[in-house]
Amino acid sequence: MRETDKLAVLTNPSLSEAAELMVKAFAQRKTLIVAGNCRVRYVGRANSTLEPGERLLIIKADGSLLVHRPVGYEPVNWQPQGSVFHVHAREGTLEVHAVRQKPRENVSVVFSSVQMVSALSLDDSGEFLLYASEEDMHRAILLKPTLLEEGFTPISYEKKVEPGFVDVYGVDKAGRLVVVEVKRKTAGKEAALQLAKYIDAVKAKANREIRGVLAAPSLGKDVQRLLETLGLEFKALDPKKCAAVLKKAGTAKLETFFREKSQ
Amino acid sequence: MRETDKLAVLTNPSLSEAAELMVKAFAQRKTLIVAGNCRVRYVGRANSTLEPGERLLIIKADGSLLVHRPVGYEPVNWQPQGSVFHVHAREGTLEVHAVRQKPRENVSVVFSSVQMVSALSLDDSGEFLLYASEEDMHRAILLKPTLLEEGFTPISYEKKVEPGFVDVYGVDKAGRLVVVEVKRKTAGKEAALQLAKYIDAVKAKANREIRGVLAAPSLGKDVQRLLETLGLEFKALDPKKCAAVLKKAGTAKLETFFREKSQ
DNA sequence: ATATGCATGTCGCAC
DNA sequence: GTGCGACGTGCATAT
Repeated sequence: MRETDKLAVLTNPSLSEAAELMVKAFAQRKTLIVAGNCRVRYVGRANSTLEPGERLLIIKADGSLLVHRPVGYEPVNWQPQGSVFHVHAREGTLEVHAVRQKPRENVSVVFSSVQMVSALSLDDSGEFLLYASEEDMHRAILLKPTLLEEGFTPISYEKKVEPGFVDVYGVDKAGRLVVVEVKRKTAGKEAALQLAKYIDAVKAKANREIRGVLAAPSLGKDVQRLLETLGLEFKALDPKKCAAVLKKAGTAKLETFFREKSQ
Repeated sequence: MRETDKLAVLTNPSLSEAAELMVKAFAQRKTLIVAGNCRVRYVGRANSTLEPGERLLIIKADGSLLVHRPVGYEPVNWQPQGSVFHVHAREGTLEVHAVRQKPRENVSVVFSSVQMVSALSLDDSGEFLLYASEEDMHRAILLKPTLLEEGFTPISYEKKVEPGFVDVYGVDKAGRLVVVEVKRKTAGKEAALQLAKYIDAVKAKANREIRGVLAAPSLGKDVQRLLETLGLEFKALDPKKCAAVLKKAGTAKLETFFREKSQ
C-alpha cells in the first residue's frame, strides 16, 4: 500500500482492509474505485440482478455510484448524486449499499474478492463548454436571421403557444408569420407533426397566413413528403455552422442581445 | 509498482511510464483507469472543451472511453464501443486520442500529470436481468389479460400498423377491437397522442368500433382531460405487478407461450 | 414538487 | 444502413 495525501491504493487487499479504506475515503470525500468480483442487486422503479463477475465500482464524493462491466459505454447499475452509502465487511463478503430517496431505490454491491481499491483526491474546477446544441441554433437564428432566409425578422423565441413552445417565431419578407421548429439532428416525422400542431395552434389565434419551417441539418426518410402534405417547408441548418456564428459574436454581447430580444 | 497477471498499478508515474503501461494494457485487452490532471477536447456531432482539472479516464477493452469528473453520475466526455485509440507521450504531456467512425468523432485527453494508472484484467460473464420493463408489461398482459380488463382477449403483440407499432392489440368482451398503448411510467401527452395516431391508423383499415386504452401506472397533469377529448381510456397498470405475474409463471413456459401467441 | 423537452443521448430491433 | 421507440434514461428549466 502506497499512500500520500492525494492517493491511497490497495492491491489484492483483504475484504476488511478494503472496507477500512472505503470508509476512510467517504469521510475524506474522496473518489473511490473498487475492482473486484461482485454480485449486484437493484430494487427501485424496476429491479435487476447481476450474477457474480469482475467489475469496476466507482463512488464519487457527491454520492453517485457506477458499476461498470468490462465492456460497454453504459454502467450496468448506478445511482445518481445524493445517494447514501453503507459499507459492511462480513464473513467472506464486502457489501456496499447505496440508497436514494425519491424515488426510493437501492443498489447493493456484494464483493467476494477485491483486486484493487483506490481512494483519490480529485481537484477539478475546469470549465466545460459545449457547442452546437439546439439552443445554440435558436440563438444563431436570432442573431443572424438570414441563416433561416433572406428578409426573416424574428419576433420571439421559445414562445408558449399551447401545447408547448414554438422554437422561433417571426415574420418573413412578405409579412407572413413564420413558425420555426429547430432540430439539431436529422428531423423525423415527429418533428414535422409537432410543427404542424403548433401551426394549428397559432392559426387559431392569429387569423392570417402562416408558414411553417422545419430547420434541421437533414430530413428523415419520408419526411419531405410528409412536409409537403402538411404544407410545411424545410430549411437546411447545420448546428456546427450556428455555433460558429455565435462564436464570432462575443458571449457578453450575446447575453445582452438575448435579454433584449427574448421577451 | 506492483504487478501480477491480473493487475498492474502505477502511482505517481512519469508520463512516459504511464504511456508504456497504457500501450501494454491495450495489447492485452485490459481495462485501463487513469487518474490525473487533463484537458479534454471533443469534436464530432457537437464540440466541447474541458479546461484542465483532475479526472478519471476509463478505457475498456471493447474500445469505449469515459472521462469522469469528481462529481456527477454522467461522464463529461465519452466515446462508445469500437473507438480506436492512440497514445503519445510528448514533452510534458500524455495524449490519448479516441476516434470513432460513423459518425466521425474525436475525443482527445491530454494529461499534464498522472496520479495513478491501473490496468485490470476483468473476467465477467455474469448474467444481467432486468425486471419490470415495458416489455414485461406487454408480456404480462398477454399472459393474464384480466390485468387489462375482464373479458379481454389479446390478438397480437407489437403489431405494425404504420406508422410504428401497436403495443398490444385485442378484442374486448363485447367484440370491439382494443388498441393498447403501454407505458412503464407516468404517461404524458405524447403517450395519448401516440395512441390516438394508432387508433386512426387501425380505424382506416378495420371498419368497426375501436377502443383505445392507455395502460400506465399513472397519468400526467392534463392527460386525463386529453384522453377524454380523444375518446380514449386509461387503465392503471403497475410494472412491478406485471413483473411479479411473469415471475410466477416459468421462463421456459413463457417463451413457448409467446412463440405461439405473438404471430 | 411536477411537467416538459433536449441529449455528442445510447441501445436494440426490424425493415 | 435507416428508422423508430424504450430507457431504472439523466438533466435543466419553467410553472
